[in-house]
Amino acid sequence: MKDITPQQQKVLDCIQVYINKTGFPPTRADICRELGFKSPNSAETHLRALEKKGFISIESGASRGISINNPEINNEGNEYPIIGLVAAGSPTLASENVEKVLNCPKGFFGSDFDYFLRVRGLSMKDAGIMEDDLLAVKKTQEIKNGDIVIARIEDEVTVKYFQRSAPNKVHLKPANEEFSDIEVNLEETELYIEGKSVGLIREN
Amino acid sequence: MKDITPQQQKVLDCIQVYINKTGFPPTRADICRELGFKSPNSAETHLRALEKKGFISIESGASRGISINNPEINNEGNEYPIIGLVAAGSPTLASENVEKVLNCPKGFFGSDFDYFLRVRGLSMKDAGIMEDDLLAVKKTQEIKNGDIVIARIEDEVTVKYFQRSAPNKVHLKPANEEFSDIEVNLEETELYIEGKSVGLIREN
DNA sequence: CATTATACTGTATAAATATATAGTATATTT
DNA sequence: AAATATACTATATATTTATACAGTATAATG
Repeated sequence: MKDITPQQQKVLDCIQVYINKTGFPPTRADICRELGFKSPNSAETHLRALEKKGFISIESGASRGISINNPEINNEGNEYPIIGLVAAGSPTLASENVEKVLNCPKGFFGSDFDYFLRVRGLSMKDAGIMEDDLLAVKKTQEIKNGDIVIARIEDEVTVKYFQRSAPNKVHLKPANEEFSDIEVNLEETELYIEGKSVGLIREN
Repeated sequence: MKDITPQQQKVLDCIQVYINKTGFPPTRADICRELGFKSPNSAETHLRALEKKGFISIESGASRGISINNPEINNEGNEYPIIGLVAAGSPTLASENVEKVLNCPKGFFGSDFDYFLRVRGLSMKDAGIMEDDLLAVKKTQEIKNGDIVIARIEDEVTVKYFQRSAPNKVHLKPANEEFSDIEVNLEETELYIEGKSVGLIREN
């Protein structure tokens, strides 16, 4: 799939929005109306460019014969479990911990992820993470300083900013003045990183 | 929704299959070809019957202007536009404002919604709404005190808590000490509520 | 028994639509 | 310097398409 230009992206979005709104694709004239073009050929040439680059298919001769080529039609495997953040113990995927499952498109947060974690407490309030929010958690050990991690110290699970201050020292920083830093000396205390946050969902 | 006849069901199925296959609805002639009719009017009368019974909608004058009315079964993804919060002017769905579109299951936030709004500024920081977050916005005028609304005062659009303090007085409250309340006297100033927030997505 | 809904064929046509052709202009690549 | 891609306007037209009108026939409804 070749590069799309900003203008072609606009046309592609316009088609998607039109289909979303009406249930059927737009005509050349419809696209002109939406985007302010004055000639149907403006739409036509953009459509031909989008077709050439593989973003859409055009059925020749048919009216409104535009279809968007969705490469990730893979609708399978996008049920993700919601896991309650239990103060003690690892947030395992064992079914007793699964609140419910949520349907979510793959790559919704740019990155892959493994489960949703239901947030308890306000220790990450200033990072915009509130009680009952759902954190999209990716199980990984690739952690950079500043990442929001799901960390387990012995049997306690928390969500915090990750900061490695020395080879054997890690700071787990809350985003709330009322909570204090946790300083972990890796030689004394066992720290396990369950994963990191790659996104957030809040249901009002 | 009235009863559907077997023949009308066949036509309805044919439309759905055609859309699944091609990405756009069939013409009368297409339906005739699929079902072996010899006159376009055969399709036409079935379509009119299906429309009358509420199974489909037909956009008059438009080619292929058929859309199927079954929002419930659709647990597949839907495309929602992401609209940039422009300081001035209404956040319209006009395509020039559409940043991109996001696939999101219907009823993802419990409630229906119409578009995503890209948040600018930190005026709702203490409500956990941060810069660049996506607010799921439902276009509605049914607002309760305490709702997070997308409000337009003359030409300025903001996200705030809504509080009606008197029949003609509305307070728009930020969730950040550094910002101050906006008091709107409805007799003097025009206040338009674009909608309310029903959910939030953050992409890290 | 008249009326209405269903289920078709067959023909005609105005309007909708895709699409070609002829231009203009700018930026990028070869 | 020439070729190519992008990004448009403007006009024309053959084809596609919705849709009306004229029939035929059967079953259900009141």
